[in-house]
Amino acid sequence: MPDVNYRKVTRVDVAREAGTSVAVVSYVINNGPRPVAEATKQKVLAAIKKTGYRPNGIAKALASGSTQTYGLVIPDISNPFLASIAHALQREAFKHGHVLLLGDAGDSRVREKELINNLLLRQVEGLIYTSVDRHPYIDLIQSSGTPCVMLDRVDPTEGVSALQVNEKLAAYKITRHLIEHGFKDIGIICGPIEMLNTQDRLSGWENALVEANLGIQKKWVIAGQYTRDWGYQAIYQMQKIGFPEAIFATNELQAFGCLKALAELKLRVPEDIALVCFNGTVQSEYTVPTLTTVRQPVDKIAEKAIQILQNWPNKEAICEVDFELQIGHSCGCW
Amino acid sequence: MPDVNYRKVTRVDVAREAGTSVAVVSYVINNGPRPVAEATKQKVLAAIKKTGYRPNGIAKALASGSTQTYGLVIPDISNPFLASIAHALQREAFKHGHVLLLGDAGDSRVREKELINNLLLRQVEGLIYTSVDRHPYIDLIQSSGTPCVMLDRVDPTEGVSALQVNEKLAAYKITRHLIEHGFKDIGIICGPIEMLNTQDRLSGWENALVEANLGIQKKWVIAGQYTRDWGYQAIYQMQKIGFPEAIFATNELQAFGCLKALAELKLRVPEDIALVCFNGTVQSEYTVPTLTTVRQPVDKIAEKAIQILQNWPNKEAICEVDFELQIGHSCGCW
DNA sequence: CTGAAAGCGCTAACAA
DNA sequence: TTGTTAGCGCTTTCAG
Repeated sequence: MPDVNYRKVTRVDVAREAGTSVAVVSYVINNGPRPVAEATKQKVLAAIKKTGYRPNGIAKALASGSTQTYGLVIPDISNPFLASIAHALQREAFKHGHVLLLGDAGDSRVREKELINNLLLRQVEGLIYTSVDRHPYIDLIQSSGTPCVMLDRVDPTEGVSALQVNEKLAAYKITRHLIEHGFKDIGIICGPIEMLNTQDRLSGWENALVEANLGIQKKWVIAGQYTRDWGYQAIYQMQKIGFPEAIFATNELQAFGCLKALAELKLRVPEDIALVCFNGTVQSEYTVPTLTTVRQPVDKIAEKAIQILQNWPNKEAICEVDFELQIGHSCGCW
Repeated sequence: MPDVNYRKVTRVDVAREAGTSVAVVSYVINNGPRPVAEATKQKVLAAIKKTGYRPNGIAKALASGSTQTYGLVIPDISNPFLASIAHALQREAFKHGHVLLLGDAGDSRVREKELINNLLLRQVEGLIYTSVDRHPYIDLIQSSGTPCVMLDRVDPTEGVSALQVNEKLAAYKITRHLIEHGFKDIGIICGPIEMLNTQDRLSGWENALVEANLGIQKKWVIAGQYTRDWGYQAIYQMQKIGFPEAIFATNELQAFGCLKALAELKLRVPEDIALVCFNGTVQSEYTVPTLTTVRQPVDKIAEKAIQILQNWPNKEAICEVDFELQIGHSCGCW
C-alpha cells in the first residue's frame, strides 16, 4: 500500500527507499540506457510500489528534449469527417507512444492562429493541420522548425508536407459516375469559392462535364459553406431556378442538408433527383438513401501522417493517397 | 528579422541581448510577478524579436508546476455526440488558457487504462472522463490526486465528481411522449445491459409504461451495443417477432441504424412505426424524418466541467444538468 | 526596479 | 554495475 503522499514523491525518494542512486532508478524505469543488476532492479521496483511513485512526464520531457506529443489543428472536431481522422490519428500516434493535443479552431481563423502558437509553445513534435481557410499559417510553423503535415490541399509552397487525395480527379470521377447514369444537368454545391479544395472539386466537376460535351451552366454552381445548413439552403435556392437532374455536394454535411430539404419538397432521391457527395463517412452508409460518396482512406492517411512526422525531415513534400468511390443508392445505383 | 538559430535560443540569450538579467525577461513575458521599468521592458521586447525567442512551455510547466492541460478520455471521438462534447470542452478550456489532450480509447478497456496512465504521467491538471464500460478507473485517477469529472452515470462511489443528466427521468419523459401519441406497444433498443446508463434508460422506459398501465414485454427489450449497426440489426430482430408501434433507441447511432433498416423494409417513420432516441446531435435535425430526441446541453456541460476542474476540490459530487426534449417528426409530431 | 541563484524532476555523461 | 552531478529552460525568492 503506497504511503500517503504529503509531498510529491520523486525519484530521490525512490532511490533512498531502494538504497540506491537516482540514476539506477532511471535505468530501471526506462529499461536503459545502462543495464541494472536483477537484484537491484527488484529493490527499485519494490521501492516504486511502496512509495507510490509516478514519474513526472514534464520533467522527463524537459530533460530529454522530447515531449512525445503531436498537435492536431482542425476547423471543427464535430465535423464527422474530421472526427474520423482524429480518431485514426490518435490511435496511430499512440502506437508510437505519442499523444495528441486537440486544437479545434471552431472555424475561426483567429482562434486557429492562437492554437498553433499555443501548441508550438508546448513543444509539440509535429503538427497535423487542416486550416480553416485558404491561407494556413505555414510560416509560423516553419519558423519554429516544427514538423508539419497538412491534410489540406495547399499552395505548392516550398517545404510544406501535405497528404491529400487528388481532389480534382475524385470530383471528376464522381461527376463522371453521374454522367454514366445518363444525367445531363448536374448541379454542384460548393464551399467557400476562394478555398483551394473548393476550386479543385469544382474543376473536377467541370472537366467531367466538358469531356462529356455537357456544357457548364453557371446557375448550377452554388457556392457557400461546407455546412449542413448550406446544403439545405442550396436546395431551396435551386428550387427557384429549377432543379438539375443530379447534384454533387462537395462535402458530406452539405449532402445531409440536401437530403433534408429534398424530403421537405417531396422530391425523392434518386428518383426525382440524384445526389452524391465528397468525403463521406460511415454515416453516409446510414442515410436514406445511402449516399454515393468519395471516401478518403482515413486509416491510411493517419498512418502516413504519423510516419511523415516521425521521419522528419523528408523530401516527399506532397504525398497523394488513393480515394475510393463508395457507391450508395443516392446516385441511382441499386 | 530573427537570427538563424543553430542552437535553440533561450531566455539567457534574450537577457544577454537586452543587457539585463533572465529574471527581468521573465517578468516582461509574464507581466509579473515583479514590475519592470518601461525602458527595460522595451529593450527586452526588442531582444525577443531580434533573437526570435520562443518560450518553452515545458520548462515553464516544470518550474511553475502547472501544465495548463486537461485530459479528455472518451470511448470514441468519432461518435458525433462525443465529438460535440469535445468541441465544446476544448473551446471552454482554451478560454482559460488550457488545452486538451485527446484520449480516444477506441472502445477498448485496455486502451482506456493505458491512456489514463499516460495522461496522468503528463501531469494533466484534470481529466474529463467517459468510460468505455461500467467500471471506470477511478481508483487510478484518485490515487494520483488529479481532479476528475465523469460525464458518465457512475456508481455513487465516494468522491467522484460527475456531471450528468437525469437519464432515468429523460428516458421516462421521452417514452411518455410516445405514450401521449397513443402508442401502446413501445420497444426499446439498449446498449450493453451491464452499463449503468443502459439500466437508467431502460428503467425510465419501464416507469413510463408501468405508469400508463401498459405492461412491460421482455420481447421488446433489445440489448446490444451503442452502435449504428446494432440499431440496424435490432430492427431485423424485431421483424421476426413483429414490430411494436414505436421504438426508443437509446442513443443516436442506434437510431440511424434503425432508420436505415426500416427504410429497407419499406416501413415509414412515423406512419408505420415511430422512433425516438437519446443523446441526439445536430444530425438528428437532418435525418429524414427528423428525430425526436433527448438533447443534452453540451455547452453547459462543457462549461460546468471545466468549472469543476478549476475549483477543485469541490463538494458537489454529483451534479445534474437539464436535458431537453427536441421534437422532430419521427415520433409522429408534425 | 533589477540581479543572482536555488530549485522544478528527470536524463545521461562521466567517474568510480 | 552503480553513483555523482551537470544540465534541460523557466520561475521566483531573496538580496541588492
